[in-house]
Amino acid sequence: MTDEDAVFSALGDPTRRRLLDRLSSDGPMTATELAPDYPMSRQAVVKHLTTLAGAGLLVPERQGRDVRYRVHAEAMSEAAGWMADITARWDRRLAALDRQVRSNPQSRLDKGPAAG
Amino acid sequence: MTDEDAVFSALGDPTRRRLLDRLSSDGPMTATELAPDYPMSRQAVVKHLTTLAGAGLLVPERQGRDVRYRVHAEAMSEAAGWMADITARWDRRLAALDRQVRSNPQSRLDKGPAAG
DNA sequence: TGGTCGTGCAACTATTTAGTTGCAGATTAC
DNA sequence: GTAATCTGCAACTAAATAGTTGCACGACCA
Repeated sequence: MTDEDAVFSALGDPTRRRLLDRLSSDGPMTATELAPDYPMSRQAVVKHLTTLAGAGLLVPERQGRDVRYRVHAEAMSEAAGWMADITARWDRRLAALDRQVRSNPQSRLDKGPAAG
Repeated sequence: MTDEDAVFSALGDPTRRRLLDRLSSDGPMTATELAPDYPMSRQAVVKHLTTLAGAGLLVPERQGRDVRYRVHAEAMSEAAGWMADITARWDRRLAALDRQVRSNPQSRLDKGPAAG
């Protein structure tokens, strides 16, 4: 399923965006491996990874006593789809707005229903 | 300039995404006009609008005693650009990951440096 | 079997954030 | 001029979040 709110909220934190970037470029890693590169404890990193996993963006994979977090391709694609969608919607609306302003430059300065 | 952190953080809140959607579809509005449609006070809405404006996504425009918040096309395009960028990056990495997994299906289950 | 290492749980603190209310000051309308 | 209406500031509360530490349990290795 992957819930839009959870995804955008997860993406709202800069540390989590960095983590996601890292894992999508370097492949699956454990919290213990990641932690030294961040100015926080392993547990703090674990919490961020758990949040990302909760949003469906990562999948924890157990290997013996280790747990590697892997980017979840499907969820990432879905999230990317939302972003593209939102972007397109903005573009359309902005284009419409632009046309509107060009064709009637005064309209935005109107103060009332043309009281004449 | 418009700072990426501020934008993603602003987008992290569902109320703010709704506000942005609304303003980009219905055009500029005041906090007082918007507030009745949200389960919160005018002041709470003002705070959200201020946050969005702080991220550069909205521009407040004074008209007499009213202040209408207008979607800031340029900043929105820039943000859309980031999103498209991130999306593309994910896509590339995910594609690479996919290729890797297909060409060497065992690799992710390997537990050591290929002792065999 | 005992030592080492990694994960996971829990309790706790501090900061940020979402929300509230009350009120002052400016502007418009009558 | 006065009343109504809107913004903007400030103080405050409550809840969520980012971070910490300590410890127990399970897995690996010698």
